[in-house]
Amino acid sequence: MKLSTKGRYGVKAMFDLAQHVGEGPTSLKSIAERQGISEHYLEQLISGLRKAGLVKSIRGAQGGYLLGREPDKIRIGDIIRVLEGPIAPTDCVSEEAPEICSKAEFCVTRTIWEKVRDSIADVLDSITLETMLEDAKKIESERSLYMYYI
Amino acid sequence: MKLSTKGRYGVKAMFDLAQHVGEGPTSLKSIAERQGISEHYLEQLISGLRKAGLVKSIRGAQGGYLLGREPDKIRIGDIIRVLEGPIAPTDCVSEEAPEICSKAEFCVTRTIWEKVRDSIADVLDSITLETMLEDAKKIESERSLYMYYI
DNA sequence: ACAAATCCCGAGTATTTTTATAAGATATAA
DNA sequence: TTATATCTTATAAAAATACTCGGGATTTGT
Repeated sequence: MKLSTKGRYGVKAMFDLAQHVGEGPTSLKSIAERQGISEHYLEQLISGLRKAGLVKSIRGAQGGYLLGREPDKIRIGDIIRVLEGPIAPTDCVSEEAPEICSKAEFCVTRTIWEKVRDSIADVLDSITLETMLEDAKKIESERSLYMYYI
Repeated sequence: MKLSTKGRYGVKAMFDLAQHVGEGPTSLKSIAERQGISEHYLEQLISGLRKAGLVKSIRGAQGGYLLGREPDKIRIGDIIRVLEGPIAPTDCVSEEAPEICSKAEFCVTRTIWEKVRDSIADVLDSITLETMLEDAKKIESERSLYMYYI
């Protein structure tokens, strides 16, 4: 039940882009450096995000990447689904094209995995990049408040 | 974000044992046959469950396995934790011994994984083998009702 | 006492997934 | 035209997964 680095790196990279909205294209290299991720590896991940329309690319010198839409229109679930595939604790309850199982109607374990799937999807779809930006702002202000009292 | 066969097979096997509570020990072979799992592989999984006290074993001819406690005292989360390890979408938010990360206090992605972890744990800890037995009974009665009207 | 049934344990292996690395092609700004 | 980027495809090491196998220990029934 672990997320792979694809999902984790992908969310980090998308959040990085969100933090630079309005500053023109951000190069992969700078994202990779800030987030501590292999640039070549990130390249593969962002390729999928681009095909899914979550980011836009601008080629050539001074090029880079931009968010495909406003931060409040990009849910973490959207990112995870592109990079890790449909949310599915088991194949038989995959969000898309669940593996057909002849015992599905009687299967009691199946209903458990459905609940797990839905609870994960609910969390991931309730958080957007905008939410993350707000959280980051909150943490930052709390932090400076804390520093003030020391 | 997939459960491995360990978790899935383990829950199946435990549910099978729950369905035979009060009938004396159930052999691994019969569980494996009913659930369509390799016997040797299941042996490895149940060994862990035994060490965790979730099942008791009786050796020798006519031996087999029994639930370690009442079905309503065994949560699906207990089974999953034994077979798949602590619930943790990422190492940095593992239920036990989370990997230390210097950026933890400022990390916004981390709070996402915490929410995911908690939502999974909530679901898995809210369902017991007893719950599953009740669900199975319900499905069975609905099924016979349906058959009646055909 | 013995055979059959059953649990117990450790080692070995094939497959798949993960996590990259690398080389070179293509596009664009300056 | 050169430097800076993205884009594409291929390769591969490392780790995890999902078994498989062989033999030993324990108990029951004959």
